[in-house]
Amino acid sequence: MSGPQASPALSALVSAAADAAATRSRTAKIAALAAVLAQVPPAQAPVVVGLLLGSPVQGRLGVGWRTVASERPAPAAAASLSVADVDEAFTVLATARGAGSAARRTAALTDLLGRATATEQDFLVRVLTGEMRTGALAGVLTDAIGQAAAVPVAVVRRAAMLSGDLGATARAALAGEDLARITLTPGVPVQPMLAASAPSVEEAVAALGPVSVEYKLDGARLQVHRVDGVVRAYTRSLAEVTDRVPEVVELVGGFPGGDLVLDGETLTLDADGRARPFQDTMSRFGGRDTGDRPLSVSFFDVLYAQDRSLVDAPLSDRHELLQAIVGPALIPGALIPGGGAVDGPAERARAARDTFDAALAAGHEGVVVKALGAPYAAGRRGADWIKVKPVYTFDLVVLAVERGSGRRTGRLSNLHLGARDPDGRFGDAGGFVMVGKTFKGLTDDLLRWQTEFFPTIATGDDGYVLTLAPETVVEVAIDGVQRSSRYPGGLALRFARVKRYRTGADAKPAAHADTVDDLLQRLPPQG
DNA sequence: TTCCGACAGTGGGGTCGCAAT
DNA sequence: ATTGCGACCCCACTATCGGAA
Repeated sequence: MSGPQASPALSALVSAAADAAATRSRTAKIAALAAVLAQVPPAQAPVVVGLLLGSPVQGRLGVGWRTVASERPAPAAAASLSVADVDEAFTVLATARGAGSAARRTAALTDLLGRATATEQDFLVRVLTGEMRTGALAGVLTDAIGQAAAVPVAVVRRAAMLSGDLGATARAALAGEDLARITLTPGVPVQPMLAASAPSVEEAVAALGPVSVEYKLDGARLQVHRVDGVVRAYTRSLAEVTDRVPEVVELVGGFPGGDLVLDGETLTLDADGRARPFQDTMSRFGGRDTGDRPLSVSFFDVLYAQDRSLVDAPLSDRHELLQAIVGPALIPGALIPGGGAVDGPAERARAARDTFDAALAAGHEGVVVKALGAPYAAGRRGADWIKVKPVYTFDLVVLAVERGSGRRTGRLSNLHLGARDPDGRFGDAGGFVMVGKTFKGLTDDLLRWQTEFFPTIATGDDGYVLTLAPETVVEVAIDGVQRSSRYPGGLALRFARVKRYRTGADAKPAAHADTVDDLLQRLPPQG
């Protein structure tokens, strides 16, 4: 029978995932996944974890929703696939390159799915599209790994965050290695610490005591490692982007001291030092061409220096060290003490507000307020860092609504939003121009209401989208407006979410909705 | 008993590279 | 040269579970 080195049957994984999906109880999900993980040979753990997370170890496979929708052969009658079989097929997908690669990928995919049973096909399609819908991703799986290996979950979590790799952590745990010995290591990217959010700097400051208030730059997160003088850079999701940021490599290469791990943000600036729109940063950062348009970088944290990990040191200590290392590349901000007689709540709030105003005046997104006593909580969105950004609201008209998917199946979900175009400058669309969509901010009550109401004012239905008489006004919050080639007005909403419907006591007629010009005032200077 | 931290899910905007057309 | 797909940068918000208070 199957020895310890044999590859687990795919069907065992599929049925564990089905068990996890079938219950809402997290402890039951954990138990279901732990049971199957306990049977996995340690060497296969990264592959298994990759499958359960819907992010295979091979990385980008070049197969997405569209491809799997068109390539579904008849399922096999009986289960025969092992985890290793799937892993091999995924490697073929991942390594197909050049002319004819699409055909070779299609062939490999068809072959794999043809050897899978119907339930295995469903599982593999979810893996390939990254939509597991088991209610058990990294958080729950971390608990399951701890349970399967009889290791405290806190130890597993810390190892996973500091190694940036849950699969490797699972392998080590199942192999009986001492996870407590895993520490932050220069050259090994670590899960970045994230920030919660608050509506105002006053609230953020009140929640934290002594704080650092730092500019929030509208660029891409960058984690930079220097090992024996060699510099590498990683994104927030830990993808390596060293070759895209030569200016950062050069800058960090010149910093004093030995091995380093720094946390910061990169973006493009105007000639006069003003922040460029995020789209411009991505145009440079997202591609291979590093020609003109230099990237600027600012650092706000140091996780390793002077031959030791600093993740457990308070932010105040890390700041002191950071300042000495990066000098002018330090992110702008202010330190605001707390607790003393001379720095009452009103003074502290005013100082924080000043920094917030200065950040906006310089074209930045807002601020991040950070507790000075807090350690670097890798991979956590804790309460020790709180971001504050301005929010703008507009009254827009619902032009159409899409049918929802997943847990929103059977509900009308995603709204098409229009701004008023009284002069018909942007085409003849009944006096309104579509400027974006949103599905956010909708409670179950609101989803139920709009599912009942919108069909009563529908003017068309293509099976997916109901077009509506433009008469329902909804108050939408956004972070800003960006230029768009998709929408006829040349602008699109950024991070739109519903605040409330302007119906009933709040009623507002569509004729009084906000206009394209109202939105255009929020479009940043394009330079 | 109530509260709240952490998680998963549901999708939004744009950008690029790449292969096919 | 253009188009469509996939990957990935930014992201908000609600519902839910289960441990903390």
